[in-house]
Amino acid sequence: MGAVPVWLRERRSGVGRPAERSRAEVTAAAIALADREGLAAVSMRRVAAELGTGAASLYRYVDSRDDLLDLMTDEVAAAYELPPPGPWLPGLLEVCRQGRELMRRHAWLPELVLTRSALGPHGTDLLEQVLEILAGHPADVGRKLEAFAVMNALTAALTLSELDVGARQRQGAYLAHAVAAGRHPHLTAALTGGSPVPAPHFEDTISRVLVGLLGE
Amino acid sequence: MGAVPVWLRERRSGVGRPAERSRAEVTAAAIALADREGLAAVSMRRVAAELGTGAASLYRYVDSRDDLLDLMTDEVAAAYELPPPGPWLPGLLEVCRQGRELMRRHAWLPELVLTRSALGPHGTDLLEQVLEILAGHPADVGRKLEAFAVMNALTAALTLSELDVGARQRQGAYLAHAVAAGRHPHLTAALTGGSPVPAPHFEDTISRVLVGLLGE
DNA sequence: CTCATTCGGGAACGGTGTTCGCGAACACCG
DNA sequence: CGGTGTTCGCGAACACCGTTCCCGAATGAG
Repeated sequence: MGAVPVWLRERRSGVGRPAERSRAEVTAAAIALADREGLAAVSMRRVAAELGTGAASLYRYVDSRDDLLDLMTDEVAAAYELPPPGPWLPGLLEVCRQGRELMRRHAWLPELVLTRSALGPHGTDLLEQVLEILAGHPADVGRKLEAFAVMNALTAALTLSELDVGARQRQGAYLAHAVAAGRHPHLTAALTGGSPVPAPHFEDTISRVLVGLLGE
Repeated sequence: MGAVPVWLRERRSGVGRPAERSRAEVTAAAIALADREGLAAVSMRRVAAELGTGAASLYRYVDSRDDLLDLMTDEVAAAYELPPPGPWLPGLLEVCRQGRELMRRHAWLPELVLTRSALGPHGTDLLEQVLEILAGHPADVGRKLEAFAVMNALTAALTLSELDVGARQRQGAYLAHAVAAGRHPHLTAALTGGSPVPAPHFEDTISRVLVGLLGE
């Protein structure tokens, strides 16, 4: 054990006292809690309380908190409704659009996707679909797998900065200070040039990146 | 306060007992500790012990642990040695190449860059340089700023997965299982097709993404 | 009914970030 | 020199945290 992911350490069954809950129930409770109060609130004690049980009991279903986080991520990935076959670019864009939607619905997701890229059953299904969308594409396997990774990471990173208004405010505060200090001419020109900075749209950005990666 | 970043909450001075340490010293101790034992080891108590002092003392230099993490990130960004003026693509590639090198030297950096994108003085200098490199480029300001964000996020994400061998192993273990189960034809074809999957190189990937984003 | 086996979970261990408050150390002022 | 205002250092405490131990309870099999 150690190099073996959560999903392979399934519950054996048969003899003994039957469990009162399931891994899915624990995962759902954790997701509900994270949706309501953020990732930081997902502690073993809080999740257990959500289920009306004790913290130690959770370790019957999960080896560690990190395992639970992986389960949460993969569980959400079950909600992808994959697009019908068609040209690859619109197909991948739709996947990204849905990913962004999932992350907006679960504001804790981007952080998990970025810091622990764990492929569970649903994540694997998604990868399979992406490979199917790219089936006719001439790029080699390595590049396709990389496109998948870049898609996910970029969607998460862009959605995260989109959601984290606190960070944007602090950033703005410091940039304003830097401009006022006067030692950053290009930055000053960029930030004071006429209208408020036009923000590129998510789909446009992802689209350009994908085209750059996989060709027209 | 709250929307005001660490760097603007500078130490006022003059009267009173002089401080025995400096913010820079605290930051350096935290970086040394993180380099040696990882980000998880950077607790207020451990950093304080590194300096031979008590945990509570650190709060004279920093408002919270998160502030300290931001200081660490920005401090490392001081090490960029910016390329001489020239065509924009090689210039940006050099910036990314150096970013990757910094992240390999400080394995805790990618996580911080991905989850808390805080621009401090050195990060702002870097942004200024990137804007200078792009000074002659016809793209509008929004797209240039976005290119900066994408560059950073992608460099961090790629370097992180490069460094995190544990995750790659677990991933491999589960993918092997999925292939064995037989319900993922494209995935199976991709993973069993001839030689080991050819991994695209970092600079090539970043280059394609930048060209997609900013044009040839 | 016995028994191996599993589950539930209170209690405890060794951590964590942060706050409180007090004594000490200094710069300035009279 | 003696206050005095102000800051610094930091032990102690608070409210948590993840995880492990261990024992009693529950169960299905024989």
